Amino acid sequence: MHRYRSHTCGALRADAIGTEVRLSGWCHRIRDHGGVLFIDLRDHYGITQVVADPDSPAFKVAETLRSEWVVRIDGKVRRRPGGTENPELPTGEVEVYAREIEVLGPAAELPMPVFGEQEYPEDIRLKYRFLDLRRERLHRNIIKRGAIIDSIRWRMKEQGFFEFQTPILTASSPEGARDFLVPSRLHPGKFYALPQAPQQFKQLVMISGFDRYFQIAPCFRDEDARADRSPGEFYQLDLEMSFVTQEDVFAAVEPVIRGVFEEFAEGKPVTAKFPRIPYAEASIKYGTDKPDLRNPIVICDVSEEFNDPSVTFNAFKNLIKAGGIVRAIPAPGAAAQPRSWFDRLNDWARSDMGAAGLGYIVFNTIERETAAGGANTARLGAAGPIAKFVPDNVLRRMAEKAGLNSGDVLFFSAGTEPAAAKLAGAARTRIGEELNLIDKDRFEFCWIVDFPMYEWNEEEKKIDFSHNPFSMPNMAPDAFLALDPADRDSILALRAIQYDIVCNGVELSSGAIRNHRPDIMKKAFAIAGYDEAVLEQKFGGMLHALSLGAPPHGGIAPGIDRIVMLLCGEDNLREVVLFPMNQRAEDLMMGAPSEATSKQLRELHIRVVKPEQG
RNA sequence: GGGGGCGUAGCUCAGUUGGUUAGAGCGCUAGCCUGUCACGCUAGAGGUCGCGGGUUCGAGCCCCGUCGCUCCCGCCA
Repeated sequence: MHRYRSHTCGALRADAIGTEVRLSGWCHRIRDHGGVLFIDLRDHYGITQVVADPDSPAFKVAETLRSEWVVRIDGKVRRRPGGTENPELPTGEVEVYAREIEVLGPAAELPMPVFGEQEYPEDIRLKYRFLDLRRERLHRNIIKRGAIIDSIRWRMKEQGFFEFQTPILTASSPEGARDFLVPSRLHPGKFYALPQAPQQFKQLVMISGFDRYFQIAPCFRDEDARADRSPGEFYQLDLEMSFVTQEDVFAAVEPVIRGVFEEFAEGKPVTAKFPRIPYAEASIKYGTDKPDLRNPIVICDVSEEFNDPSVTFNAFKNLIKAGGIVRAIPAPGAAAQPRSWFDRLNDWARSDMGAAGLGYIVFNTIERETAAGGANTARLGAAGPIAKFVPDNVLRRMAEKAGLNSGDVLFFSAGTEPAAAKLAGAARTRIGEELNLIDKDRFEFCWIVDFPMYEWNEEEKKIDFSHNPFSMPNMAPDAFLALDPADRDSILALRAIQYDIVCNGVELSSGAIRNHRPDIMKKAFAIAGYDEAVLEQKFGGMLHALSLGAPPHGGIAPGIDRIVMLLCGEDNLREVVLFPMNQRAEDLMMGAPSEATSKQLRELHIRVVKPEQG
């Protein structure tokens, strides 16, 4: 018999009754009835009930066992007595009557029990991650993560992609985030950077003629964490294709993503064909470039309506005169909400969003009647602090624009375009949640397309790249090369061939058709105010490669951790990462980061200068 | 860098208007219990109320500061 086990703790069924078996695992739960003692023995595969009574030679040892001790148990499989079967367990028909117990690894008192569904503070969970990982939910998430990555791999390979491994120790890349630096021993004063993404490498793979690249790629960024943004490191499904248009990338990626989601969504519906929403449209309708399409609320612009001469609401009129806008957020059925609900939303807008407020009009009745002549008339009953400043005909226009029904409420977000859109987007999310309009049990995807190539940096009064500087501008090359850098309007109106995949309000990935022409690249950087020397110094190698026969190419890089997070139904990446860091980018279990020894620092030619206290 | 929330037993939490000796459940220790599967029953141990200062006759509770965790903004595909 094997030293540790003949079966796993999830293996035994009725057909094993009568056989001698050997199991090893953790004492999940022990129930001592004095005369008879039950041990739920747990391993990766499941739980099997072990029984010992005073007739068993193992009884004495069994009485000393405690939670989470690791033991080996020899015994005979027997059918549980009638009426004591446990239908909750796959092994619930049988039990093992213990003949011999060997303690393989005793456990001290646990800082955090493994058994049960109790929640624990993050720092304790992270410090004792190995205990947390024994628990069912995290254990299942990590296994699911592996299965998802397997599925992604075969789906990619099936589409003719090859997996490559790119360097971890490399040079700084142009993603725009802060780099993690690694000091060089051989080159005093010089540093490697960990890749923020294998962006340049995958483009070089295309220039090398490999045609279809992918990698489950570790990426490193020294930026502050969020619930959906791991500190330090994360994984991307990084992919790149040669001789492709945006359509080709969509056609390659969408089936992989949809397929993976359908495979692991446990029956929840997945968008059949991802709709494409231009960036500008998403900004108006959803107030964000990562809309949650499970939320049925659609924002509309009502600047024109509020600017109507018959409207006397000057707070908005003045804003519009100063170049601002007004967005309307419909809240279906919200007329039934108490006054305090509206006040709370208004308080939220003021305190959390730093807005002047969230005005609203309650549309109590909107009755459309077809008059004898065939013309539509409608009776309106509107209420709320703003209603009296807006005449009926304008109210009617707003109601129609926003698609309102009787009993709906229209909230208003006013201000500069970005601020008003952002508040409207946040209000849309909040109202959708409060009114319970969001069906959590589905995966709603979309592509966001037509991102602006540049944006105006108000602080520095200059034009910046708005996203990835390596994207191809969506303009005929000759026209682009002829652009006047001073023609700010044309430049800010320019789109890049760049796209995002969004699912349930989570940005899953972003990609682009790359700029593979050095002349266009130089022009693109010149528009953003980089002279050729800077470009040459920072991306000289890349430029050179592009000048020696580069195929048109493009790709995308969906975030693995976020995909797994969505499919596990979690709202924090830590629940799907094996050994995550805390929000301050510390590994509480391993004690990272830690100080280096003076010998290490000497070898690296590094002197540490700590920030002054206070 | 900024804002919000939280911090009381190993863990999850309660703690009234500032008032005697700070409680419960789980866990732990001991005892009892022969069919449980969140077993049950009895008893016990376990506390610098995050830390420091202040107000007060008296502070877990009020004030100031500080530290830690977390969520968000900034930042970041």
